[in-house]
Amino acid sequence: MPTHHQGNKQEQQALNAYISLLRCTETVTSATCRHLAAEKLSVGQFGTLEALYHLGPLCQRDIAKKLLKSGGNVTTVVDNLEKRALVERRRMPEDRRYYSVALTDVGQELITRIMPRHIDNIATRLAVLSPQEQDDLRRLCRKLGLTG
Amino acid sequence: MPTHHQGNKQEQQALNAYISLLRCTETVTSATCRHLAAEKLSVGQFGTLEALYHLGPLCQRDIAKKLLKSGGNVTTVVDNLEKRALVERRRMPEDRRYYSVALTDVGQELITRIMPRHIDNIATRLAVLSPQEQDDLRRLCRKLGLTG
DNA sequence: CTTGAATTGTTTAAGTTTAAACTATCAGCC
DNA sequence: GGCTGATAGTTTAAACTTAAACAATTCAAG
Repeated sequence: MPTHHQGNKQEQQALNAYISLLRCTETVTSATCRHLAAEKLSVGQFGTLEALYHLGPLCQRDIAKKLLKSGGNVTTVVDNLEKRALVERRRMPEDRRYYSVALTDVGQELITRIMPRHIDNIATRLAVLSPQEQDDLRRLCRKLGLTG
Repeated sequence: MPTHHQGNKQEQQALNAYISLLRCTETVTSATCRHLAAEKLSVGQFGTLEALYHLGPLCQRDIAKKLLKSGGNVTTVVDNLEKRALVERRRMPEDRRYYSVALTDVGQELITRIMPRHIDNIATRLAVLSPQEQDDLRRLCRKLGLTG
């Protein structure tokens, strides 16, 4: 529902796009991540496991950059994953400021088991759009999302 | 950066669109809402003031629906706004389960003062896209975001 | 060597968010 | 009237998030 009155035509158009973008993301993430509750995983925890799965061991700073979250948050997330033995920290001897955070076997097993469902959720949801539309959406979001 | 290996072509395409969408929204909201900190307003508080500004007095349930947040959250948000005398609750005599939540004069003044900056932030950010692209983005997000 | 700046990660305090249990109110039905 | 179910809002506990202050480590310049 477009908001009313204030602003010129150009602002109105930008607002409409903005509102649609936010609501869409909220709806889609809510739908695609709902299944994580069954594994007692928060979105941040899942994102961390996923990053380690795809990229291999990372230091916390790189995890934070990847998830767009604060360093303190990553400390908490990794703490909680470590308590469940899904990841482990290893001090890097060559630079003892770093931890290398890596999946354990249990963590590997968990993320391997969950990923298909997650990807399927996303693919099913995105299938509302044609392949061409998916590419269009990707292009527009990348253009709009460039940091600055 | 596209993730690698798992999944067929179609899943890969959906994933790419999904990741771009999420990162874009994160980047854009972070940029457009940064100015709210100066007024000590959270995004939820601002969203509530904005909804009341555009739509007039609402009950908490309608605010929750509009913001896509839980009812308990709206109670907290309205509590905090009420403490600052930016909104006020009025019991509806015709159905005493409802509160009508409305902007006070102070709240009206605040949101009126802040909105131009907020809209300008959005318009400036969205100006990275051409008018046609903004409409395309809106259309795609609306199509993708339909609840289900 | 040593001083100091920069970087990594931790802690703390405060605020946000949710789900679930709870109270209050309403509407329909006997 | 009194019961029943539905709805609006509140409360509580737990989890998540952040900014800011902090400690540990590295590295470069003197």
